[in-house]
Parts: sequence; C-alpha cells; structure tokens
Amino acid sequence: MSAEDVKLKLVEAEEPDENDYRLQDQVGFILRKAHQRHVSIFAAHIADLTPPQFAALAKLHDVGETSQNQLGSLIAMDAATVKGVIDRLKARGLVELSKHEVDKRRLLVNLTAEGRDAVARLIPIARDITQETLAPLSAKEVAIFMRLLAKLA
Amino acid sequence: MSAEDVKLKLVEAEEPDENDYRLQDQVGFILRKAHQRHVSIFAAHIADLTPPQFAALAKLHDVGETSQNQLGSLIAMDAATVKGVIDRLKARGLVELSKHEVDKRRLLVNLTAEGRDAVARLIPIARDITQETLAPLSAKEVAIFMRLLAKLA
DNA sequence: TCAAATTCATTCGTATGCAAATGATATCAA
DNA sequence: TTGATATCATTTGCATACGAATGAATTTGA
Repeated sequence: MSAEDVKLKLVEAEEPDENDYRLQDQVGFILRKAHQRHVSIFAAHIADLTPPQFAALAKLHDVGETSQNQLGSLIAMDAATVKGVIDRLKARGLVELSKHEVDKRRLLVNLTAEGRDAVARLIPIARDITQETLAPLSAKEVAIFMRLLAKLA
Repeated sequence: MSAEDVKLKLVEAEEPDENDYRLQDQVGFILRKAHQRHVSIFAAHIADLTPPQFAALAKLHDVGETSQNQLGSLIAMDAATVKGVIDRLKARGLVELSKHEVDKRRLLVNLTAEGRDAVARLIPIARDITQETLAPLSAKEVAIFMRLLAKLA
C-alpha cells in the first residue's frame, strides 16, 4: 500500500461525519419523545392537572409545609417555574401560602384540605399512569430500565 | 385468627395507597429530569440553538426539502410547535420557505447554504452531546438502555 | 359531479422551563 | 459591627408544547 493509499484510508476512517448521524437514534431525541408520550398518557388519565402540578401536590403531601424554592428543588423546578405552578395551584384552592415567621424571605406552601383530598384521590390514578407508561416493557425490563434511567437523571 | 382479624389483614393488604407512592421513583418524574439534564448538556455545547431547532436542521439535512407539517411529524412536533421553530430558523437565515407548486396548502422548507454549513459543523458536537448524556452508563448499559427507551417512545 | 371529509397551515390561549436582572432579607467574615 | 456574599422570591423575555378553533385547498365517495 502506497503512502497515498494509507492517507486515503485514514481520511475515510476519520470521516464518520454527517452521513451516519441519525437523529432518531440519539438519546436526547428519544428521551424527548418518551417524555411526550408520558405526558400524553398522564393527560388522558388526569385531565385537570399537569404532571408538574401533580408533582408539587404529591411532594407537599410527602413532606408537608415547605418554602416555595425548597419545594422547587425537591421536584426539580427552578424558582421561576415553581412560582408559576404554585400560583396556579393556589388560584384553584389546592395550596395556600403564608409567610415564614422568622425568615421573612421565605414563602411557605401548604396543601389545603381540598388539596389533600385531591392527592389522595389521584395517587391511585398516578400509579396507573406509571404502569401504562411502562407497559411496553416486561417486569424484568422495567427494573433494568428504571435503574439505568435513574443514572441519567 | 378470628374473622375480624382476617378482615383487618385484608384491609391492610389492599391499602398500598398514598403511603408508598414515591414521586421520585415514578418513571414520568425521572424521565422529566433526564430530559432536563440532556437539554442542559446540549446548551453547554451548543449555545445558539435549541435541541428542537437542531433536530429540524438535522432532519432537513437528512431528507431534503419537505413541507412544514411533514417535517414536524418526522421530528415529533405538532403543527403549532414546528411553525414556531421554523419561523425562528428562517429569521436566522438557516432555512428558507417556498410554496408547493401543485398543492397550494403546503409550505416547503429547505436548508440554506448557511443552514447546511451549520449542520455540518454541529453534527460532530451533537455526537459529543449524546456521548456526554450517556456517560453515566457503560457501553453495555447504553445498548440496553437505548433498546428499552426506544420501546417507550 | 359535488358535498363531505381530510389535510395543511395559522392563530390563540395556557403551561412548563430557564437565563438574567432585581430587590429584600439573612449570613458570613474581616 | 459592617461590608461582602448568599439566599429567597419575583419579574421579564424567549422557546418549546399542545388543545382548540379557523380558513384554505385537496381528496374522497356516493
């Protein structure tokens, strides 16, 4: 093989570019689609609440009173996003806000009685949503998938 | 065991409700966080384009001229969403629009020369983004994960 | 053929999601 | 103590994302 041939071969080997990039095989693209599908399943079961709204209620049910930002960090929302979510839940009477006695910066968030009822009513449905989202996988695959997905989150 | 005891035990067994629902273990919640992490990695590598915008460019590079809605279905965007994405790419000179000669409903989308250059330049970076997103997994785990994730998307 | 149904695109309204800037309050450190 | 930092919350601006309504153009089917 001549020096020129070697060079050509190297150039070929160094050039996977463009031609073999398939968007539909990229993890980000598929992750986005899987998320879309989940949101769609969620909406089919719970029409009057979004996944982020339900996440806020469920977490409040777990931990009780917290500040708005603290709640946000528990459910992976930045300050601006959680504010919008909490505002809408408040407008619907599912949470109530109060000021922290000591630290005047903090805005405390609590479930209302109606909010507690909603969570209790919705949790069984949320379990169905999880199951339907994972339905394409066998039980064994679910265990593997959840373990790996958690590593990426 | 008395009949009463049996009844109590059954009631307990039938009541997983609320108490064992952990938001942070639900597939939808983790899917949302994994997607957030990916978007953040994307933004760190490609500051001037969003993942949906890049998806549109990469797919146009693949398939060439298509109608706006057709492109949307190829990259999993509804008509309203894809319109916004294409409008912004057009404003930046990365795509150009034209009317379909025969079917006057259709709006054809094409990469501009600048758009083609951008895709060529960005595809290697996009490959890095995929790799970094999957970095927490071993090669074997990546293969398994992608197979299962595809089933859910 | 022609009325009904479908497709393509647009617009409106609502809801995340995040960066950046701002203001109020609290904490830290020299 | 007080000046520098840090934290909590809000606001603005921009970008998906999608349901629903609308209008234009095409296709279907009786």
